[in-house]
Amino acid sequence: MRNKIADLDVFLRDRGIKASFQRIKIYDYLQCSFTHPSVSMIYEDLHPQIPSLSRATVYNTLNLFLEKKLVQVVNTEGSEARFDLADPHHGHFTCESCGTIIDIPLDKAPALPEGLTGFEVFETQLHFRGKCPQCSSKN
Amino acid sequence: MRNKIADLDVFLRDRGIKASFQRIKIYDYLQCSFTHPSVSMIYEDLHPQIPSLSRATVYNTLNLFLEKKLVQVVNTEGSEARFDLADPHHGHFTCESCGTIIDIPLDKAPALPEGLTGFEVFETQLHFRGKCPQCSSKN
DNA sequence: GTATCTGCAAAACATTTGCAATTCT
DNA sequence: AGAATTGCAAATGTTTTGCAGATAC
Repeated sequence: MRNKIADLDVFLRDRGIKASFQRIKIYDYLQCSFTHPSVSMIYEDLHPQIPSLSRATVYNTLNLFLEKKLVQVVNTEGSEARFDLADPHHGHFTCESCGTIIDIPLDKAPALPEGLTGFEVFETQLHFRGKCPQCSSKN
Repeated sequence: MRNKIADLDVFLRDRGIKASFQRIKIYDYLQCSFTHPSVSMIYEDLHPQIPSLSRATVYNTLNLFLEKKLVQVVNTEGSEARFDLADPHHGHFTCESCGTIIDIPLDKAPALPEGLTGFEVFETQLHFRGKCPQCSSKN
């Protein structure tokens, strides 16, 4: 990686998104975090670095990314939406005890069953809920 | 079916839920509707029949059903949660154009990939997003 | 110079909670 | 009577919007 900022700039522009400083930082945050963050988590973490940042900008940016299919809403338990980069080759597991959201690698993206015709699929999501290994062994 | 109300009464009690009139009506509504309704849809439709019904009761009842794993949150697009009876043998398809949520029958419930150990899975959800056959053919 | 994006504050919604009244056993 | 459930109204929390100022092209 030569210059992360410049690369993200190109990446976003290629997808029809004007690459402002805030947008680059938010995309970069999603790429580097493994927590499937909520708007609040993103705002709280980025605000110290970018004191002028507002929550509205985080909301607007994520909505733009959603529209352009760069990100997905992963989980909505607990009333706050949680986000992740769009990628059909992994699913998610939400632990009901500790609330962690874990990436589940998939060999291949799940597909619609044979015989269903006429559907155009833009996005695929596989989600499990239960107890993660740590919480499961604690009982 | 002999007596739907009486049957639902037994069904709910078997699952540790005291079967009030409101709860039976809400469960029955979910069973009979194919729209994957939101709280508002349930409330608007049931309110004429049960004038005293309050939104809070619909929320409370759905939360109780969620806790007892009788229902699932299917979709959260547009900020309102949409509900369906829990059943791992079907997935969902949300049409981005018309907003309809369509049941997708599955031969078998999706499973965690081999090699992941220690997870307890209580709930599985497979979700597609795109254009349904009708909307797809209109462009 | 025009269009777009940001940040603030206010508005709009969705959901939860506290409490009194009601219902069920 | 005692326990649980309902309905209302108020509170909470999240997300969206309108608009003025700042930025980018």
